[in-house]
Amino acid sequence: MRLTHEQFRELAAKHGLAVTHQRQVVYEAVIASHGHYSPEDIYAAVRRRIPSISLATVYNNLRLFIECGLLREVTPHASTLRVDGNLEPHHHLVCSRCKSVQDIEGDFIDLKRLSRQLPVGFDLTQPLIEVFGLCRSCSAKK
Amino acid sequence: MRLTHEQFRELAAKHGLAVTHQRQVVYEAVIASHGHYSPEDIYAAVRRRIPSISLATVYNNLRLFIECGLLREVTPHASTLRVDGNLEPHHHLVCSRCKSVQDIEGDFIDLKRLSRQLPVGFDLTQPLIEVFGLCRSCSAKK
DNA sequence: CCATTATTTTATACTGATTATTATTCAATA
DNA sequence: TATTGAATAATAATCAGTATAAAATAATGG
Repeated sequence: MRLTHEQFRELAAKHGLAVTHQRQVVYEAVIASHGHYSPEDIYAAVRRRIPSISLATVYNNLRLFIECGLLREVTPHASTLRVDGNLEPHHHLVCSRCKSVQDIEGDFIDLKRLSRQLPVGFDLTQPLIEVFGLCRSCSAKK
Repeated sequence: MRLTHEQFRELAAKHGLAVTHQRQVVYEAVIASHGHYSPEDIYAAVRRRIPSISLATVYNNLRLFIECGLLREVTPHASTLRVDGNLEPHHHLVCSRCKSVQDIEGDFIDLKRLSRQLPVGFDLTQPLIEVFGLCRSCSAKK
């Protein structure tokens, strides 16, 4: 999937972003990668079309795209290790803004339906779930 | 909550770990922190009881505890940024071992129950869910 | 309880991911 | 087309985490 210059121009305008060649190519590389690749991977892909591009530009634009909601982050936790000593079954509420984690109880997963959707071989020993959103103080600020 | 030496000795024996003072104090610091603190935070807490402890020891023991299942990791993604250009509503299956992410469709969340459990002020604009387990190839290896 | 062996700890160097800085280039707008 | 503010490139700096090797400590068998 390759966007025309016009299509990307519209997309950028909608989100208040300047249209640059680098920006378009980075965005297209993410879309073409079909999700879940690292900035280094995307950098490598983009360099095939813009050999002079800088890794920092890739990072800058990925951050920007995430902030405007053009992309969604798949690694939405704090950037450092966190551990939990509570081994009782429970789930987590994670704030997409401040990365705070709180526990949530309750039986809101339909395990039967979930199992039906699981790909073959996926081992769901203990269905640990994380739900993302905005915590109280972050949604107040917004 | 402070474990007696005896209690910790049992816990360690059960998981095949040698009993050291450092190990006990690190574990207790995690439990006392009631989850969700960073290794640096835990290091700071432990230093109040063992000023000579090394940060590497904290990391070593946290990793070890996670591996034996004494603690659970709350940041279970790849250590680098991942983004997703698919903005359609969908959820993720994450492999706790290799950190791979795959999409999963389906309506397996009981939103009514979930909302009932949400703390006041938590903004669940788009209920994005991640389900953790072992992917096919990792569960085969095990 | 003592000696031996395996594991753990410490100190420090190192790697890899990401961000900051700054000079230069480019896009938007009049 | 000229101006101005934003974006890019190059590179240095930072930060989290890991590797290494020597010293200390725990487990084990007598």
